[in-house]
Amino acid sequence: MFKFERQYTVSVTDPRWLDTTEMAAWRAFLFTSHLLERRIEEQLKAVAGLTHPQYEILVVLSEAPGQQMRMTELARDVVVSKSGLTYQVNRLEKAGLVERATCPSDERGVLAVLTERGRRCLERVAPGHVEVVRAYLIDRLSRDELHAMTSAMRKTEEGLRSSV
Amino acid sequence: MFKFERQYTVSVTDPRWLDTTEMAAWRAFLFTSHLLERRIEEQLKAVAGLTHPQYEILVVLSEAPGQQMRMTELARDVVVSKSGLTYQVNRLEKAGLVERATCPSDERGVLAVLTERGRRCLERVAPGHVEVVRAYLIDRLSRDELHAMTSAMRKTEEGLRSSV
DNA sequence: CGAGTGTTGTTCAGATTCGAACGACCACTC
DNA sequence: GAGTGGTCGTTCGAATCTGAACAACACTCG
Repeated sequence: MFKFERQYTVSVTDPRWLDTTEMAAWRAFLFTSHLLERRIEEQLKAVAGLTHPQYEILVVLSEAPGQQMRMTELARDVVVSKSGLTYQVNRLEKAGLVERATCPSDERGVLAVLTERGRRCLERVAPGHVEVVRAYLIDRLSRDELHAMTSAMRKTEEGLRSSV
Repeated sequence: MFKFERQYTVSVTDPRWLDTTEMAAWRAFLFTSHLLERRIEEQLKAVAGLTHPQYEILVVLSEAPGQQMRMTELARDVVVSKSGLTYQVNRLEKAGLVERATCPSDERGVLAVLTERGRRCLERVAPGHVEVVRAYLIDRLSRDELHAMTSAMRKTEEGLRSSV
């Protein structure tokens, strides 16, 4: 709760507003991330009937050793609540793209496993998705911008990780 | 529909995968934007009972001439569907932070107007919100990174705007 | 003018999300 | 080896979001 106290005192004594540059950066980030999210969602829905979270689950699983991962870890990687992941894995299970397996080392644990069908689905869908990411973000950026953005995002990610 | 045709041909003939740098940039962007979104949502809910979209509506209205704006334009600026905006404006109206007014120039139109109470609510909440944006994003970035990010986001925004 | 076309905002049904509460299990201590 | 605090995944209720359908109005062009 430290951060809230700090915010409070700051807000009372000295609200450090964003200057023009900072505001522009924040607004651009916010606006673009939401807009891009919508576009991605739209494209995935159109070509595969998948939501973006569902697609991300498939991607993360496909990169995991054995194409499987514990629910909690998966939820962290996809940035979704535990209950949200349960819901989506249920969906994906019904679609036959993912299966559940009991975790050998932990009786409480559940492993989400990418099925063969899931792997093929991902293979089919990924190129089109990547193309969208390219068309609107990656291909528009210089190498310097790419590095700067990565560095910036990493720093933020670090702060958000450590404080949660 | 040009873009889908293009994606299709590309996906069949030559899926241009992301290299390590590009993938890192995209992953970092995706992960961080979702994580930051969650943090912001959490903070706004805690101190004001507002969702992030609701807060954004107040901000955009407060910056508009006469603290009022047409529904469609507002929906574009906040990046939310028309029906989503209707829902949120209803909520904000119940809370007394926003009012609806008939549009003088267009009988179909509806103006969302920030109330005095809405203005005070925003004044009260904004510093804490800005502090979160600072703490996790703005203050962690160098001036160069800030500019690079803004430039990158603007380019993407431009593409997304023009194609919709 | 008047038909045709497009826009505006709302309603509706359905899907998705979250947090809180829960039962089950793990790890550690005495 | 029972107790205790913590973790795991699910369930549940409530809130939110979207796209499609709709009615009302605006605009264009013959």
